[in-house]
Amino acid sequence: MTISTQIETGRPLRADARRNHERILEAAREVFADCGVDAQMDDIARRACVGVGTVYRHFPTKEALLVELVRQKFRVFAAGARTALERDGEPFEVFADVLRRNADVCARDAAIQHALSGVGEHIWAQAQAEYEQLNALTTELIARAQRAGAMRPDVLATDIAMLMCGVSSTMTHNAPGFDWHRHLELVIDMLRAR
Amino acid sequence: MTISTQIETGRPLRADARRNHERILEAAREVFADCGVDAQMDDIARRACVGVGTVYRHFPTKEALLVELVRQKFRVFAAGARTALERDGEPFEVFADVLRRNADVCARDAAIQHALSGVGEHIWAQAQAEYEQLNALTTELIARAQRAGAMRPDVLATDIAMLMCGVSSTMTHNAPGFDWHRHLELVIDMLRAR
DNA sequence: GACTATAGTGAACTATGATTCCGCTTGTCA
DNA sequence: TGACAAGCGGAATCATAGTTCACTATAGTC
Repeated sequence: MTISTQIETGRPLRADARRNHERILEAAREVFADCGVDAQMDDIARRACVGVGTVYRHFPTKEALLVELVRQKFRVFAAGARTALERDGEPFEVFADVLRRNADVCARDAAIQHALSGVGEHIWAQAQAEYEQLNALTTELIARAQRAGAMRPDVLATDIAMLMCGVSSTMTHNAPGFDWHRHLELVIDMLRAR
Repeated sequence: MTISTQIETGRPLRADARRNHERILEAAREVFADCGVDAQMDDIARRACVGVGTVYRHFPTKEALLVELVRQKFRVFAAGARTALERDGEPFEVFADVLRRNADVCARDAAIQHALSGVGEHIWAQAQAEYEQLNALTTELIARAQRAGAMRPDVLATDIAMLMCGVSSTMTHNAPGFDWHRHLELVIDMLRAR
């Protein structure tokens, strides 16, 4: 029985288990960032100073671990969007800042890059709930900017998601002249109302 | 010694070898399209009605096979761009049609999708020459549209490449509401001069 | 301090799929 | 048509990396 199943049954985790759970997630983030998504479970275990068995006690498969990381990241994005909605300021600029911040996060996280690049569909699929939450918030941010007349009226939240998939997928291959910072600014500007 | 090395030495291929070379590429295209890039070499061999050994005689590794497919596709794109440059008509529309046509090709080719999604960097890297050729032609197409005042003046060829990476990467994951046709039209429209 | 359920360990197991290799077949050419 | 180099076939091999499991350690509790 993995610990995640146990969490669902409600029994509280032992202190060391709670500590390791965090440690493993943290290690996974780091290792994936360094070696990409096909980093090995053994590496993650080593980095977390834990046996592989322990990793498997907490996450039944490598994919489950990846999914958890992606979920967390979507939650981070959602939190950023919520903060932005509370802030006042020119709605389009607020929105643009959210995009910039999210792109920066993606640049440092191979797990999310993998989910966004077409290859990780099934992972994305398992983060549905979090994605939809994020999508709702994005819709709201967009609506504001559109109401203010600052954003093209035909942009949907899915367009933003798809554009970010693109930006993120160009981060990993460094073909000559590929500068995602510059490209992102172009994309942002293209979203402005004419 | 693989046949590709032999081609380099100049000796002509035996008739059956020439036939099989084509057959294998064709089969690879089909199998990759059906099963994605992690289709198996055995499957490709079977589809080509050939032993695995033969596949390996023609392409030393699976990656080499993938690279060849990507190269070919870049050449197809380049050919399309050349035709477009000869056509007369409103330059922006000519350009937009090239994008639409290329996107359609991508939608049916897992190898190119893989290369474009960040995961296949190294494959992309081995198709440098073809990519650069394509890039030069894209630059010319863009320049025309910009001279005609129909396209944003700050768009570079790499932006187009990056946008297409994005569109292509969204083709594979079918998250709810992801409609790449619609999205592509938005992207095209965003490229118009204001 | 003893007891026990919970958690951790890592060597061994397994599955998968790429690649090799060698005996056999076939195109080519004199 | 015979010789032989070029090609082919596919079972066997190898490598990789995810996953398991029998055993040990330890947090929590009385």
